[in-house]
Amino acid sequence: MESSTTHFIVEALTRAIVEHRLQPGTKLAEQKLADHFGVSRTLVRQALFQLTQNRLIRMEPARGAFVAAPTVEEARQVFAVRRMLEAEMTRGFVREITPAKVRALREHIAAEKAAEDTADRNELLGDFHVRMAELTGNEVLVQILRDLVSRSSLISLMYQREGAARHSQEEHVEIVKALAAKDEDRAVRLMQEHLLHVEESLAFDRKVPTHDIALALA
Amino acid sequence: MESSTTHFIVEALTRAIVEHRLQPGTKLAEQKLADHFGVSRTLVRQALFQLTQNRLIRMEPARGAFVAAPTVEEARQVFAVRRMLEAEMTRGFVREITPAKVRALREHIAAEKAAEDTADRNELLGDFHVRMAELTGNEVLVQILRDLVSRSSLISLMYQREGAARHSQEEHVEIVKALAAKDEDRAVRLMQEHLLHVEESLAFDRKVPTHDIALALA
DNA sequence: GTGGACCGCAGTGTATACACTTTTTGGAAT
DNA sequence: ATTCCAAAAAGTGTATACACTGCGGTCCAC
Repeated sequence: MESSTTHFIVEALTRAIVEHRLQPGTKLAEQKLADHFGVSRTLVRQALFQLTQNRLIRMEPARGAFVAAPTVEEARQVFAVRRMLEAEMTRGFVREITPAKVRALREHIAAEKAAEDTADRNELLGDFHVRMAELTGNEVLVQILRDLVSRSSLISLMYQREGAARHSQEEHVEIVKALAAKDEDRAVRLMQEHLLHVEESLAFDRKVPTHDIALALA
Repeated sequence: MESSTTHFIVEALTRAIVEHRLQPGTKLAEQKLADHFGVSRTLVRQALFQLTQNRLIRMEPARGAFVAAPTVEEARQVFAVRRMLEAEMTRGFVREITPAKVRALREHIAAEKAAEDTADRNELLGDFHVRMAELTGNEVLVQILRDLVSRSSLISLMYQREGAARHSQEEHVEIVKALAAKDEDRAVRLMQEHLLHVEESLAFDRKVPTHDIALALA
């Protein structure tokens, strides 16, 4: 490795899942993917295994791979970890802030605003958090956060109420303001509240189609 | 999947690496591993790919797999993330503490003490942190922390000074005391300081054999 | 003796083959 | 029409085959 063919397949599937072109529960048949990408099952399987690791898909013995359908419990845990991690990330961010970093975040926010009513919007809202991690220069953090944000995206698809998280964008603006003002405590608090709001905007009580039903509908 | 054969190989290799029976830089030839485990290269490769994901090994195109040799930079980043994550984990731990949890941690500490001069000692010291995560009941957190602790173990092997981290065990005791007293701020501070001490006990300036040199010596 | 091209070996990268399991389908009995 | 069973189809799990790359050694030129 790193056979970049496998990497390509992983990226393609990740995007498809995160951008909701593949619904939770959808079966990912190896041969079909292999045909689609023009490779053998070998490479597809490698890609699927990688996706299993960051929980974007689930594999059942002898049954195959399915786009993950996070449970309520798992969803809560993902957000709990994000709050832990991102609160402290925000604190560290303020402590080593530079004008260039603020500028980068403002640019991202502008992109978010520009994508207001497009399909990319949700993806960009998640990327804001990854972008912050990238600006800290901590690759380990970036990697972890990228996975968590991807999973959050799946969670949103399953549980998000219509029109909820509409305020995410505004909250990003407020957070960046606090960062720019080097108001550490406020920035941290805003970030925590922001993540809480996102979690609260989820309808965990909603009847989610079971795995098999979702499959049947596909 | 989850072909438990692959899982077995992953576990075996992980233990071997974390317990330092396999040195950083060691080449992991696929056929040799396959012979050793009595399976085909297919399963070995699956296992190696998984280990690549949590950075315990590194794979170079057409050259093979090697036990990872974290750089100084990577080491610092791993500890930075651990401080972020574990500080907040500790805070959450205090808020939902129960006598049973305290007991579990005390038992772990007893095990640490019992293994004072054995080879298992370092492993147990790392497990303390994973154990705490497990007691929070957040599986997502457990998974992430397990990976970070594993990587820390590799880092220790490469950079730890002799006799350093001798105080880890005592610091664990102090942390548990603060937890039991529900002294949130103190517990968090102790945990942060503890992780800082561990990082400081590393000799980052030490001349570490480069990857290839280590290979040559093996 | 030293440097460089060439050849062979060992090992990785991908595809394919085959065994086994699950799912689907078709039909017979009720 | 419905249920049940069997057989075929489809799909996964593992092993093997084969092509290709990188490395080491040998031989030759100088």
